[in-house]
Amino acid sequence: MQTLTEENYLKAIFKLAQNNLDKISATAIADEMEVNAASVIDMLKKLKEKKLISYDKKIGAKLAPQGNKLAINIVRKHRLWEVFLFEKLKYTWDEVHEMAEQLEHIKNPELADRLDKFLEFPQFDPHGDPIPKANGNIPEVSKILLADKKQGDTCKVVSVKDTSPAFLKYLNQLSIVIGSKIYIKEIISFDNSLIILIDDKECTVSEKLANSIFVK
Amino acid sequence: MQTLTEENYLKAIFKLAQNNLDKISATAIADEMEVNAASVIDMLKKLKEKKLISYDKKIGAKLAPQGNKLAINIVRKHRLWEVFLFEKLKYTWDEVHEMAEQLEHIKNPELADRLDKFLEFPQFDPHGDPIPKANGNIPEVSKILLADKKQGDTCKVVSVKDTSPAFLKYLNQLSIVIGSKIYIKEIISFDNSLIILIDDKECTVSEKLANSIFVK
DNA sequence: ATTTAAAATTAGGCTAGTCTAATTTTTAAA
DNA sequence: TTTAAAAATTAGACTAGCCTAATTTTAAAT
Ligand SMILES: [Mn+2]
Ligand SMILES: [Mn+2]
Ligand SMILES: [Mn+2]
Ligand SMILES: [Mn+2]
Repeated sequence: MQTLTEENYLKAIFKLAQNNLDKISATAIADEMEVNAASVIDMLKKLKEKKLISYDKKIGAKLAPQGNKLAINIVRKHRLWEVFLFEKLKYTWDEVHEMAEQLEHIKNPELADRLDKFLEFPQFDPHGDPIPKANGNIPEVSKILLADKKQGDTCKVVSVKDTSPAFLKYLNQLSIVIGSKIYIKEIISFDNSLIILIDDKECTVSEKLANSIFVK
Repeated sequence: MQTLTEENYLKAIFKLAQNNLDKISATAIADEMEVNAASVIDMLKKLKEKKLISYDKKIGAKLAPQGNKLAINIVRKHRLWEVFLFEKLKYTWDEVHEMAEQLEHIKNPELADRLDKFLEFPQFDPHGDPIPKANGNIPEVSKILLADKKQGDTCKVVSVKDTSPAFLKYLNQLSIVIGSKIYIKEIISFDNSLIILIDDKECTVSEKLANSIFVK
């Protein structure tokens, strides 16, 4: 049985692994989890001891099969709970992440599957992230950023890269939601800000914002 | 903000207070929480420091207004989550308590009210315990035990005193559920065991069982 | 090949919550 | 009232996770 903290480390390593970096270093984990690198080293030893990861300073941290399975289940629960909070309890997409951070640690072997069934097997969470299947498969999703698109392109918002309330509330303000149609009217070469039409309503957004939205 | 552990102590004190004992001693709390009395003394100091309780060895522990409010909210969340698990996720009544022990600590100011609304304002949890209202009021329920009834009496199961899986599974086996009609055919004077009709089906149960079921 | 910077690691210390093993009160019984 | 049991408390120690402040190792840049 893992502690809540161990689960959070596994999840962080899993998340970093998605970015296909050449290695997952202790400092990268420290940065992701907002803890000190010394704390990370301690925990990496512990997780290695439990055979949930491998770790070597040259190679970095890697999830072992058991650790990977655990991490995927945590992500699955996190995203299912987010759907629950959003769909059933009517929280907004900027409110659900914080609670899901707590709910993902609720222990019960059947919980994920029961929630999944109750929610009628949702494919994506409120931020557009794919929900791992019971067998561990994770549907592929677009990794194209709005910032990768060119002037004149039209695309559709599929997910957000950042789930901070500050960012999501700004998107609310701009009426950008999952599924919004975006037409790129102009890219300002000075600072790469974009003049776009969001479902036909014009507005200007920064390059930073365009780097935080995935589209297809 | 309280830690999960502090919340569990407040809840234990709240629970003991329901039994109208003359005082809530450190040992009673230790017994309820299955920890050592030395640990309890440490925590009582801390909770007193935070003005959540009063404590004096002669008078015992008492919830201060703020501590009482917190305790009721935890109980409210516990019971609402039990309803959710039972009604929506189709867990059995012997499975819900353990998960609710975890879920009751999920932090969000609106959570209890949103769950309450989603569940359509249930009055009782799957064990027949009353769910505190948003304002803190707790509906009164029968405190009459099956063991208090006499030969020839007919009554109805309103709640169970014990939520251990072992007990609840035994009740499943006997087909005793909340609402079951029980007729007391005979009380054996030798050991106070009871021959009863449960919704017209005859069986024999121990005094211990009769002391664990509330009826009206 | 040096020098410098970043990353990894170790050492030591802190808090929360737990324990065991005394010790001191308090209460109850003889 | 003396004695014995129960309850309360203190002292000291342990673990998990975290930190800061070195120190060591590795990688990069001159
Ligand atoms: Mn999230
Ligand atoms: Mn999400
Ligand atoms: Mn319960
Ligand atoms: Mn209950």
